[in-house]
Amino acid sequence: MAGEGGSSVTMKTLAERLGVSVTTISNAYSKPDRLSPELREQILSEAKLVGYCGPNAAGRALRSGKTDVCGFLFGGELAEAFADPYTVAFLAGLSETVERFGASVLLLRAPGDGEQAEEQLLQRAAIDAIVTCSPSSDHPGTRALAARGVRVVGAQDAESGDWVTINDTKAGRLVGKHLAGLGHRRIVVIVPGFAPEGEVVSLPADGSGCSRFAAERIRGLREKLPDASITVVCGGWKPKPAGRLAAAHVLDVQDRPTAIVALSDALALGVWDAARERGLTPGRDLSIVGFDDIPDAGFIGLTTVRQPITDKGRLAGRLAMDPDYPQRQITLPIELVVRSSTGPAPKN
Amino acid sequence: MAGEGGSSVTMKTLAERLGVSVTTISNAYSKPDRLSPELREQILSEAKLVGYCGPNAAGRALRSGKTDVCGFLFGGELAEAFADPYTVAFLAGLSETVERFGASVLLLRAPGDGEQAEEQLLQRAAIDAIVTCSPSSDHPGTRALAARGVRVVGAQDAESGDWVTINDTKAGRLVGKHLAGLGHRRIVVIVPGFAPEGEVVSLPADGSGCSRFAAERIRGLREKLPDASITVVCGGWKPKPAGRLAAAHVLDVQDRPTAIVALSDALALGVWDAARERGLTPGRDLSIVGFDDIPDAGFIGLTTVRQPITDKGRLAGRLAMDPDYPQRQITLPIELVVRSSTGPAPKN
DNA sequence: ATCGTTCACTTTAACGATCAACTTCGAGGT
DNA sequence: ACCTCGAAGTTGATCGTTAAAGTGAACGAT
Repeated sequence: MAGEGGSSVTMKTLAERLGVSVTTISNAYSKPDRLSPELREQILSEAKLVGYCGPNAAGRALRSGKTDVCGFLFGGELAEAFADPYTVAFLAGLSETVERFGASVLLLRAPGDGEQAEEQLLQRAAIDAIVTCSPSSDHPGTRALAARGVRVVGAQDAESGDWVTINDTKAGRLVGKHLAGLGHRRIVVIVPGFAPEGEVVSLPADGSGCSRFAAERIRGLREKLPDASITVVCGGWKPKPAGRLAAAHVLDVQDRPTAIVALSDALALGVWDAARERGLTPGRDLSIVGFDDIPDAGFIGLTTVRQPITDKGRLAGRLAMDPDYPQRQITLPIELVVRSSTGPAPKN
Repeated sequence: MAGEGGSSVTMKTLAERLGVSVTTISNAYSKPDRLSPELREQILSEAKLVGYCGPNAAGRALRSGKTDVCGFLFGGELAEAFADPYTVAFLAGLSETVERFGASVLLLRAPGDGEQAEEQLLQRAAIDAIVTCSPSSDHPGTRALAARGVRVVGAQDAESGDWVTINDTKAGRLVGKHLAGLGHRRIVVIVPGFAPEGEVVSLPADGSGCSRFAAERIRGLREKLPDASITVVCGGWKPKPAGRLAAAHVLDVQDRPTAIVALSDALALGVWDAARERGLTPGRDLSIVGFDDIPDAGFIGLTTVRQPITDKGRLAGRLAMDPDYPQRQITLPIELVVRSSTGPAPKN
């Protein structure tokens, strides 16, 4: 009937058929109280008849500057985002709120250095606001967005602007205190980050060279473990393999650590595998601690620092969609959940 | 420096500052070979200087009709999509491919009957293509999109157009044959679908009243179990609770079934819980079968019909982004994975 | 009778970019 | 000297919508 490929029924079509102005058609959709109910009804039924399905998004966005889309920025391939339970839980909360505000979520990838194509994709995104999940909200691409008038909400590592985070130093302290109490003195911290494929990189133990949140957790940890030997290593971005690789690297030496602190549960899962592969029982031969408290953590008995992940997503969505929400910088509560993966340091 | 809230540096700004035409600026971004490299360099550096960050998405989309966005349509609240491992795995594949085509994924919710607001959101979405995950691609909203020129790819229950699916009848047969061989004759099928909150609905055993894919699986099942008593029930959309509720309903009667077939692993997980709550050991006292083979299925030992979920997402993305891909209707291979959740029917 | 208002629309002018069709200029072939 | 051709730009129209300002009629208040 109507169109075949790309039908071009526009407001103009309707306006001509009904003998009214285009603005009136527009109002029928966007400002129903500006025209008589009868006319509006007539317009809507004519629309159905000719197969007009509402204002064109591009035209609307161009003129009004609103897109009803909230971006979600992830610092890696999107496929990885879905492989990470933390991110999935966050997205659940985010999309719930965004949906409630009558908007949709656009998944975007943060461009790495020199990734032209990705950079363009991010800059060209038609969005009203963006929530940055793993990369810092001080990322250069993000700055450009902010300059363009896009509201930016950081959900990790934000230094300025709007954010929803946890107190990472405190999180580190919780773990430090717990491990100190169990007598651990040889500790390895595994952080997410860049490492050449298949290699493990050692980093300064003061947390420099790590992302901000990592540095703060390490700081908190060291505060409560002043006389412990703490090493920081990194096995890459992809959490589970990175955790496994890094753990393998530090477990296959003479003075192996008595505890491994992985900066996310997803990393810790990889550590877990590495431990089991070596016949080490978590909690007895090797203590393992994670962060986040993803569902699997409870399942396998991983000691971790819980944060309300889905709530974080919900709040981030709120800040993104509602410019009038009063509290623009939110710190969420955290809590140490002790399970079977930690125990007294084995004597050697 | 440049703008404060919504800076308005456009191509025109650049054109005037450099004394060239707007089209040339446009070409510098979209068609680099249409101008001299030197001029292009000059334009890009001036852009950086004044804080111009690439063509505005809305303007571009309006004029060219391209958005570089692929929609993902889910038939329920998006938060639920993230709670369902099947959907998450599918999204991982989808976004991987879409990303490779230089586009992004927009998460959309399929409007239910009479959901005005949602309907508008879907119709107004600025997308080039859309992949329909749980709702049928014959959904009314989807038809409207197709009329607008949006490429539609069905990833379940598609009857026409482009799709990527499995052979659901065959899937049903695989399960039917397996259960027949184990001597099961009293079987309950749990389907996803609408049920009043907290209630369990009985449906015709021929699969009518179910979604298409469910009807076909039931058909295949019955084919291999001609003399069995098969009952079909539904406990709602939210998989795990629905499975638990429906299973509870059919397990608390005198002649309880010896096998429960849940049409997704997520549903089966709920059945599992219901069984354990009643002291029934899956595989001994009650056989449980799922579909999909999500990661947790392997973990707990659920017998299921495996389908390559992530590949399905990848292919759906391919069809959505590449109109020239020759094969437009793809049936993926499936395979019965027998684990410990099924066993011989207990004699009674 | 006059004024101010409200109602229900219309008119005009963008929003930012891209496309199709031209121009200009110099190089190369015959 | 004449014609063709490609490279490198330009011009003008247009995509579909909405904001802002304007029109004319009806109505109540003064």
